[in-house]
Amino acid sequence: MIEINFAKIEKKWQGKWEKEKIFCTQGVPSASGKVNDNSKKEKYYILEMFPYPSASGLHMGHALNYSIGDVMARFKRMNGFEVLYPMGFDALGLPAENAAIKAGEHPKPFTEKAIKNYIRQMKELGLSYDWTKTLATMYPEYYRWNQYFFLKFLEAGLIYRKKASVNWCPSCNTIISNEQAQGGICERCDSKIEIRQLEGWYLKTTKYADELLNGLDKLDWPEKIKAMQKNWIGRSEGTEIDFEVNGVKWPIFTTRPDTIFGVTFMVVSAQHEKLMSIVTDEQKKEVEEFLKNVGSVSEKEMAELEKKGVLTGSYAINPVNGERIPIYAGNFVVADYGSGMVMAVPAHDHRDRDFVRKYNEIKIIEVIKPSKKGFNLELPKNKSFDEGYEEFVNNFVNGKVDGAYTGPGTLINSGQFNGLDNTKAKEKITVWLKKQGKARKVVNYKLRDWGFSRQRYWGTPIPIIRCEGCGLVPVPEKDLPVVLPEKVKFGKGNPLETNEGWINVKCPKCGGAGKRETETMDTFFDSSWYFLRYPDNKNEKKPFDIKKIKKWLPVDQYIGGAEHACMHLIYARFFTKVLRDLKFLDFDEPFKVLFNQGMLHGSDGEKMSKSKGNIINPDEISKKYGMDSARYFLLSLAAPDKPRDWSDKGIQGSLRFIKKIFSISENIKFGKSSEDFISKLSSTTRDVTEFYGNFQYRKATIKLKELFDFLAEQKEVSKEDFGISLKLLSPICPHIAEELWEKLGNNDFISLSKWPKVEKSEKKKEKGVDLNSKIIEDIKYVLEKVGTGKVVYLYVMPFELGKIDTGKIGKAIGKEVKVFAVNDSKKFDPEGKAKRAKPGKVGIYLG
RNA sequence: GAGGGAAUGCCGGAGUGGUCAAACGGGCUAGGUUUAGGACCUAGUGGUUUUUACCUUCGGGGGUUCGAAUCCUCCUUCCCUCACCA
Repeated sequence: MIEINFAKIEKKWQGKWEKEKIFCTQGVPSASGKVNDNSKKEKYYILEMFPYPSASGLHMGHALNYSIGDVMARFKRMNGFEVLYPMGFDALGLPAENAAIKAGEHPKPFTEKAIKNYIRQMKELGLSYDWTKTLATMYPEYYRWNQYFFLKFLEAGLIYRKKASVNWCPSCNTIISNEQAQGGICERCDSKIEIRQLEGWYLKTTKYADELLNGLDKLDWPEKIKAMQKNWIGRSEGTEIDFEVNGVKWPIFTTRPDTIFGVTFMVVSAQHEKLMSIVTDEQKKEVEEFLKNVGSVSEKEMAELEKKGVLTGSYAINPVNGERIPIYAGNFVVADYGSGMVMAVPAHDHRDRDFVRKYNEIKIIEVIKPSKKGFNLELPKNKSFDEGYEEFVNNFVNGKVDGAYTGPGTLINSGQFNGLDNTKAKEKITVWLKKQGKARKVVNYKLRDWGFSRQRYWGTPIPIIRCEGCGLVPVPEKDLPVVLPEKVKFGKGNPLETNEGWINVKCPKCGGAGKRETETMDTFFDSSWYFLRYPDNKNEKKPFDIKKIKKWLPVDQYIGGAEHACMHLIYARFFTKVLRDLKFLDFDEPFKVLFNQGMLHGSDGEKMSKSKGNIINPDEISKKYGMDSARYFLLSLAAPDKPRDWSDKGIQGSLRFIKKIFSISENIKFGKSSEDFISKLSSTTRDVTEFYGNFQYRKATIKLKELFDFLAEQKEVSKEDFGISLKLLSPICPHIAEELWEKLGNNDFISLSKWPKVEKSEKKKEKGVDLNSKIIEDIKYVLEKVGTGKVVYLYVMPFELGKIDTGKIGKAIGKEVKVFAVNDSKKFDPEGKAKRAKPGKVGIYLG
């Protein structure tokens, strides 16, 4: 049995690739002085979402992700494209800061070590990145442009400050993320979280909500991701109705203006900034007590909470009938959606009804009589629909049903609108109120403005100086970058506040004493434009040169996980649109095509994670089986967009396959290929080319397997054809393909060789000739069994109709022959013999 | 609650109107080879059997069609994402 020294082969080729700079775009000289001439090629920009460099290094899941992109990059390169395939690191961020502190190190060297390790591992995976184009967000050379864009956005009025609710830990004296504040308890010190209103920096993402939504239609993205973004942006059309609260107008957003006569109470969000202003003195104590127990600001937490509320003591006036409606403060209303207060209709909304069950002093008014059509509740099973329906409606309008009806119906108890269909009533009531100036049609979005400031150290400093006289003063462009100071103390609060020397600066406006903003940017700011930086990653004058952007952008193929559907992918689209409006770019969508890879699970079928101990380390796998076996195995497991389980046994099969290829190359006689092999090779080339092109790698591995199995049976094969077979294999198994390519006597790189030509369809040999003689045989058989008839009726597949030669058949059997297509409605077929017909076999009736 | 996806042998999964169900891999069984193990090679792996054949089967029910794993419809189960957005 062959023993292959994978480590040696892999090292050899990885070294050669790097030395000769063969994966670099135009203009990068290699060790031997050669420069790739790509000047006449079409560009192809392929990109994987850049990783956050974790100290534990890459695991097999990363290997899968990057192999998916690498295969495409290699395939495109061989197909004559100038490929830009870069890799960088999302180096800043909370996880790195926390991990470093835990390890007792400063985040900078800590992250640098991790990056170094990532790069080593990526090279060992055989990934064909252009390392001359790399970047890491932790260096001022990169993040100064975050600051630059911040200033530009600020100038354009897209950045502002506002107060928002945050989780505050009184003992740690800092803001806590939702993840760390589960159950309203601080993860670090177990003290109770308070909700505080704090000011922060916001980007007006909502300004682009409509465009972000509409732009989705143009994108070649998985439908799933588009749907997720659509939900996230969450456009909903409704009516804004003014209720009077303490003599002040308070607009309320609703999608159900048709139920306005059924409003029996209002609920204002417990997190609403104006809440205390409407709380009466008698209720103050109770509300304060209530607020203490609301828990965290996490919406997930909110969703799990029991609906609770407390009276504020204030009343709202219903504009349609002047009724006084009590206002509650509730834990289930979202503060920054609509106006933070909702009108509650317990008869026709589940949430409102749930609330009422606990506070039974609230009355319920039914204002919609359910209609039969579209009735959306379950009726008793032992009754007919009509009976059950009658009974339900009777009970419902009389207030005897404990539940909300949310389906369609006609209005009752609604003044002059009684008897109207409720969908029509929405419009009519809105118009009626609009005439009185009390309502208007509005569009609301779930998408919020993006709060991007963090009270953390390991991020881009926000370039602002606070001056007592001048207020918030932007750092002038010429003073950028504001470099993150290295000397800080980690522990309580924001580390940046511990470096006095850094904080105290002169105000750029008045020259007086100023202090630096100590908040840093969310790392999603970094990742919102990094794809624009790769093509011009060393530019010290500008974030990027427009000529290079014009050549390379937008990204032709973006690859990454579905977990980024709502955050990163929306922010990146938002940035692109803003930069377009600020005349930095002339396109408005960054990623034309998006591919979501599936997740790699451990052999236990669970998500790979340290705590489960099911992480597969590529270093070990490479040692045992060779990187190419691993790549082949990962890609052969399932379609790339489906999840798959790692299996130690499974990879053995791939190793066997690789060994087989080696043994073929050693044992086969080079000479002339057989006809069969030439035909097999050409059909494989056709299929594999198609499969690589649309990410159906799994199918490509199957075809390759068939090809080499077939090759193993051949007595001899031409060197050229063996070379072609290797080319087809090379995107998945680049190292061994290079090795065997060289053994074949080539002295160039298979990675840069031309992709084999696809022969146009050599369809299977025509069967038409055989069909007629087969029919004759069948007819003779039937004649013998059944007896005689004057006319022979044949029923054939529609697509075979043209192949039937009635003259020839008639002559052979000496009878009249009539042919019908099996789907011919006018055919003569008294015994249903058409059913007997199959492709290649006719139905026969003797009449 | 909303949206998306899925259900095929022992397992992972091909097949998305006919000529073709179960490719390809794993596992298992038998045989060969081997000092042994591993590796490798061959055959088998829904049922019947007269084995170049016939039947059964693609989560369940109904439908469209000459013909359905494939299209439509209802149901069941599972996975993912978002989730009290008024």
